[in-house]
Amino acid sequence: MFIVLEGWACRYKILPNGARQIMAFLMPGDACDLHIKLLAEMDHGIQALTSALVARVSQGDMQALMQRHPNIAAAMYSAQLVDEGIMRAWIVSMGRRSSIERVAHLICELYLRARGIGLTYDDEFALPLSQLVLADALGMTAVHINRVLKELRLEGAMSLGRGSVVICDLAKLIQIAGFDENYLHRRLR
Amino acid sequence: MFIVLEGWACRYKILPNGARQIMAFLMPGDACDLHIKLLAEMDHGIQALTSALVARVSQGDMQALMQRHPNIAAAMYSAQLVDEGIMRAWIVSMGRRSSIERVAHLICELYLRARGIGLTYDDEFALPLSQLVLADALGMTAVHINRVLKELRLEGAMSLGRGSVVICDLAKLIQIAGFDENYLHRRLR
DNA sequence: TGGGCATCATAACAAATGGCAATAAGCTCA
DNA sequence: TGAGCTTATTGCCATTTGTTATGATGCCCA
Repeated sequence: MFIVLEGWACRYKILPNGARQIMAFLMPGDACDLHIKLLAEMDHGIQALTSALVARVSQGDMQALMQRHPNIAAAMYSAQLVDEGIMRAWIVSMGRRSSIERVAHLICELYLRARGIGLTYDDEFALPLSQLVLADALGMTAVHINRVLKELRLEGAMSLGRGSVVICDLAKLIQIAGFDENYLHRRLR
Repeated sequence: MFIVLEGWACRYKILPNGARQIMAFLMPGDACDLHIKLLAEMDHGIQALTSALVARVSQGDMQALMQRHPNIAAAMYSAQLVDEGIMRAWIVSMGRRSSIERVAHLICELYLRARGIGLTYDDEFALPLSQLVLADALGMTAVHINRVLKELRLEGAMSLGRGSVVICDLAKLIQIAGFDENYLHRRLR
């Protein structure tokens, strides 16, 4: 089992036609591969998106830790629930939100997650992901996400540039996204 | 905690604009609401799609059962992994598959799951879901799914009518879908 | 320092999908 | 059985998004 300590990673799948879909972003504090051993075969990959620092915890150590400290076990379980909630939110985004709503929603999610781990400075946070990566996460093309980012900038909601996001008007961004923060189990403001 | 014994249900979310997105289908044998108590608030709903028979198991009974029978605990855990795999597959479908590929992929998934619980007859199985429901699961409109179903019928891959699906050419359906069965932990054929 | 890359930005056009409308078909219930 | 409803089917047009191409910008490293 692995835990990201610094940097960004993602879960992704490459389809037969070569397209990539990113299914999750992993930020510092996120764990992955809990289940690799149990899966007959892994149907997707995990990849670092920046240089990253990762901790490896053996299955045995993990189990011992969780038995000795029930609150750690509870935290792992809770993190698991949050991850599922995020996946469900992504399904909703992909299915029923327009491209601008999708982008806004993802930025809301990432901003909150970054804030939860102390990675924001006021209304700004580092987002070292290329537009291509964002496109592959949101099920759109790099060209189109560029159009959408321009629109969000012109509307004064947010702007992304040189590896960091500035949230210009959080309320507007939330409203565009139709963002409902409950699923992250964290509070906005 | 609830277990579906007969019929179909779904997890869904209604967005501010009134659109519905279905995030999962629940078939006989599927459990849900394991986590309702732990979530501050539920950010989505669960709904029966046909008349259904459901068993309720109290949290206490469940824990006792899982402690007494580790193989049941393992089965629950494994089912959980499959559910996550399905969610990831849905994200991939919504993000990077065309509408016809998405429909084919969902039908492959449902056919396999139905077969796993003995609900198929040869290459046919009951699918008592309206095209509107399928559309809300696949992130498309009912009109468009109708066009796609017609195309799949004309191609001789499958046909859906009167509440049941006939798989005319499984290999072709799998090929259209780009279906990779690993994630269900079951084998095709 | 400057060549070579990756990324970003934008335009013009093409394709996929949505929206609306009209009709047909099937189902439920009095 | 037939009225009234939901669901399915189809056509036409609008909109969103993808595709391809081109140039600009910035960055890394020889």
